Amino acid sequence: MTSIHQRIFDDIEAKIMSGVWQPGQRIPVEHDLTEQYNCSRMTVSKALTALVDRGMVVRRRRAGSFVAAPQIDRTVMDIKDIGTEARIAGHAYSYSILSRAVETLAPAEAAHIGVEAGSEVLRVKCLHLVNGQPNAIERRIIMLAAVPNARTETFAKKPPGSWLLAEVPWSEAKHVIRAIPADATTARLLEMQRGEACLTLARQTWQNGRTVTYVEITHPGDRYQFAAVFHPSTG
Amino acid sequence: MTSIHQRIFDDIEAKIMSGVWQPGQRIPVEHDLTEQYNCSRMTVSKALTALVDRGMVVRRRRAGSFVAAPQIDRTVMDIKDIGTEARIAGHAYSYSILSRAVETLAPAEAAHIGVEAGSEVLRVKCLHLVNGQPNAIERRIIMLAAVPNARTETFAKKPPGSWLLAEVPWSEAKHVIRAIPADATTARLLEMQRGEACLTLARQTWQNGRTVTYVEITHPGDRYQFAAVFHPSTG
DNA sequence: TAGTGGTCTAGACCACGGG
DNA sequence: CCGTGGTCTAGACCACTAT
Repeated sequence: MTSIHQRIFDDIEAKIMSGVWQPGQRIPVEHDLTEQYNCSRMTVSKALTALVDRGMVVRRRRAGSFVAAPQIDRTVMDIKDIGTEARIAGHAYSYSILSRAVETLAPAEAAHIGVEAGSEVLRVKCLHLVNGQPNAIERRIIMLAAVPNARTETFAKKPPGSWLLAEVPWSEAKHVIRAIPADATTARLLEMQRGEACLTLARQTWQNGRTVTYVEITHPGDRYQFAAVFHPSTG
Repeated sequence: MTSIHQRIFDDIEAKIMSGVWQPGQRIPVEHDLTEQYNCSRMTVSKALTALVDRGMVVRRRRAGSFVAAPQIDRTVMDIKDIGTEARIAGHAYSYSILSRAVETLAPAEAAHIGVEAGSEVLRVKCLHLVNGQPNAIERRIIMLAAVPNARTETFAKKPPGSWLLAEVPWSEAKHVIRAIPADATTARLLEMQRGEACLTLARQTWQNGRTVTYVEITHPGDRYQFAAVFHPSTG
């Protein structure tokens, strides 16, 4: 049994995420939603408030409520990679695909990212370079059930990250940041010494509760940092 | 004019952040809060729900509501230290002050954090332990012009991070995360080998454009990670 | 000025789970 | 069992602002 406010939330989220409701489009006023769901205004309000908290909806008195989510996100993260951003501006960025294969997911890895073992995935490994210098190794898994178009995508022109952003809307992402020593392969690819510190970002992205992609991006620790600006939470 | 649910939220948040209410401690039941604030249960519920969303409170049917936030400095951030959160639950957390001194800031350091050279600061160095194992080194600068009360604070009972949270409201914070090799001092204090990977969080906090504090927290790379959940940004 | 969201009430019934 | 939170109602008044 799911609650009414949850159903309203889910319905509206789905409409926004699927693109049926475009950014800037007006959402039915609270009174209409109370009739549509046969519930009180407080219940509608609770769902809309949650959508505002997620940044998917904007509400304005006298004007109404509107879809706030941008369609293509400039950066999938609130944490921005300012190091690379700065370097890419006016400098040479390039990348190359190291490997690309359709696989079925082994149990251990499936458990790690919380999907069914044996799921069909596309596994991609890339090297990113800035000014000719290795900047990051990208190891990515794309769930083919969630992104069938990936099966025939070569990523010859567009990196998997950018391609996915345009292909699949996402509703949630989790990031884990770690400092780890470079293993032999990583050290060779990133032109560093084995055991040196690497900064690794692991990101898992969901769409409506279904995993879309899991990626680990490993940077040389001495050439990289993450930065983020926060403001106090409002309540 | 601030709303009732906002006042309740603020009051409870302050009690938790200041350490007056310790993690695991029970919060007054909703009925008591309705009497205390002379409002309806829905209003109390709204405030508590917001606190749950922020991860500061846990609610359990029949049992009550409890303070969920761990005491360590990870507060103030949307980035949560899940590694430490897990360990702190039911385990021993402690810290010790390694040094504490009032200084005038050298030009290089002043420039780095964007304040006037020669500013009077309190410099504090702490070691944080979880289960008796070193978990983090905290190197902190507190601007005495912004926080005069810090001059006489010993931090004997409360770590500087928690103390500052209760003392000074903040309006903006910037975080930078890096992976760096452990130097000799860091390696000794954190019981790791020199050169091993450390995860370092640098945080600068402002109040109305004026720097309040700058802190670098260094963790052992193999015992620590940051995690964060994001939703699509609003553009 | 009128329509919209922001907030609040004083109840109610239910689900859960600790004692 | 029964206290607790989870949810919901059918109103109400107010604040804001587009028109």
